Amino acid sequence: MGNPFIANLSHYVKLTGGESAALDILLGKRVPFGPGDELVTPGRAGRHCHVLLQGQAFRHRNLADGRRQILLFQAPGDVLDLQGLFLGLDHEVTALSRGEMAIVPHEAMDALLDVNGNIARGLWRLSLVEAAIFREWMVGMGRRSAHARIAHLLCEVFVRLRVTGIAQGDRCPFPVTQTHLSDALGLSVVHTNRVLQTLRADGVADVRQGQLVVRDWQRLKLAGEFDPAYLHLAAAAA
Amino acid sequence: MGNPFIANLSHYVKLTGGESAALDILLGKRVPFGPGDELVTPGRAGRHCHVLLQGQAFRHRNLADGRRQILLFQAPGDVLDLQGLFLGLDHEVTALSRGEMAIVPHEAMDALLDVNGNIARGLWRLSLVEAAIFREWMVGMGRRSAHARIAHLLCEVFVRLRVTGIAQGDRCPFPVTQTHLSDALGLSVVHTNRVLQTLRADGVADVRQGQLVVRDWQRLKLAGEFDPAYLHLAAAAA
DNA sequence: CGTGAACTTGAGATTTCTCAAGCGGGGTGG
DNA sequence: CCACCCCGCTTGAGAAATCTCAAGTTCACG
Repeated sequence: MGNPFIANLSHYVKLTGGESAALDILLGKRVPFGPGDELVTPGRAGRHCHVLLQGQAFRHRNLADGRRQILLFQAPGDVLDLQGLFLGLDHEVTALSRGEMAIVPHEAMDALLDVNGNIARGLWRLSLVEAAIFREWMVGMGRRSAHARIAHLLCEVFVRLRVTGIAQGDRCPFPVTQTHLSDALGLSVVHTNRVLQTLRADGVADVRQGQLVVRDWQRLKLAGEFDPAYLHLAAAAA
Repeated sequence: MGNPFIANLSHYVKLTGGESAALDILLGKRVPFGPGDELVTPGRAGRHCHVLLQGQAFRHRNLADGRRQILLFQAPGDVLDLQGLFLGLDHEVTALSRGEMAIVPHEAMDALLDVNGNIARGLWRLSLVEAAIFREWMVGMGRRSAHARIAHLLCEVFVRLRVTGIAQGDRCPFPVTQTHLSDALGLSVVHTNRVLQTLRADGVADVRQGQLVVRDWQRLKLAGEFDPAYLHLAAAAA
């Protein structure tokens, strides 16, 4: 198991040995972090991209009065702030677990993108997949019940973590509190708790002690109207 | 007033005269359309990008049982399916009004992007801004009341249409039904109707007969917690 | 005029929220 | 080593936002 970022990118574009090597060098500078650490903030972002290599994190926006919307859960291999390369960040990233990330200066990134259109396209695709996930969440928050929304999120998390090789059998680490889940889904903690209990009682899925256990994948998919197409995991084949 | 696509792209990257000319040629093939026309569908998308030049449209996903989620309202100058260049579409685009769009073969697009990194970056930025809008809608649907959500949407539409030069004074064409609005915001038509009435009665804003009238911009912004930063309209300056 | 789509209104039903309180486990200071 | 405390989980119950159903109205258009 090599560099998870390279593995991730490889889902969306074919990389040569030389390109992988270049990316490995690009991700040379690495720093460890712990749960709750703010990995990226609009202010402190500076001129760097951050690539998650180990552990989990989440992107979120905080509103003035304490409300929070979680926008995405991040898995190893994800770039946390690709947007920052071109636009300036409008949200932040916080760690869920211990882990490690690489810090890449924008100049180095830029230089590589300039000479290598293949990698540039891969990263562009990465940002398009991210947008596809946002759209799917919009559908959920706009048009799905709390029950379906939660089931859908659990499906997504499980599939994405399985792809990174983090899942083991029917379970994967998912170190979130019920508060995280409610802020991701636009629900209150109380209601999230109650829905999770029904999923648990029905033997469908169980989120507990930082771990997601999928007890009945078929029923979970059904409950969440989950169709993994939007994750575009087969795009590299195209 | 030249090509609205070039004007749009210019917000995000500086274009030379030669580049503008190349883009103008790229958008050579144009077709008219009428309200309700399906401009882009996953099936019929083929190997083309579609660029809106005149009129308005909306991106949406339809669920099995008739539920619909509108993902974005499109203004002249927008690329309707940039994603299709790299990933395959997972939603469709329908026209709101009469108008005109350009149809660009993927090969021509690809060829231009290969030789011109500046335009490639501009388009990449365009897709990042789109993602930023998605995130903002997520925040709205997850954490804002129906009242704030509607106000926020009206702010966004007004600002974006004003940038394209379509707005006139305090009003702009916005040919949507209340059903469109509810499907964009994740509300029922009845509730949308009632909230619109309060905005109207309070002299804040008025959506009627295909037109949005902003009667009190300050209060509308306030009601929607609207901060246009996420539209990144000043990015070209960077 | 006739018609259909869009808008509006009323009223009861649901979902989801808020407030409030109790429980439980892990971490820490004494 | 134990008691305490905090955070996260759970439960109960009333409140609020929003939905659904159903019917009436308006308006543009043929």
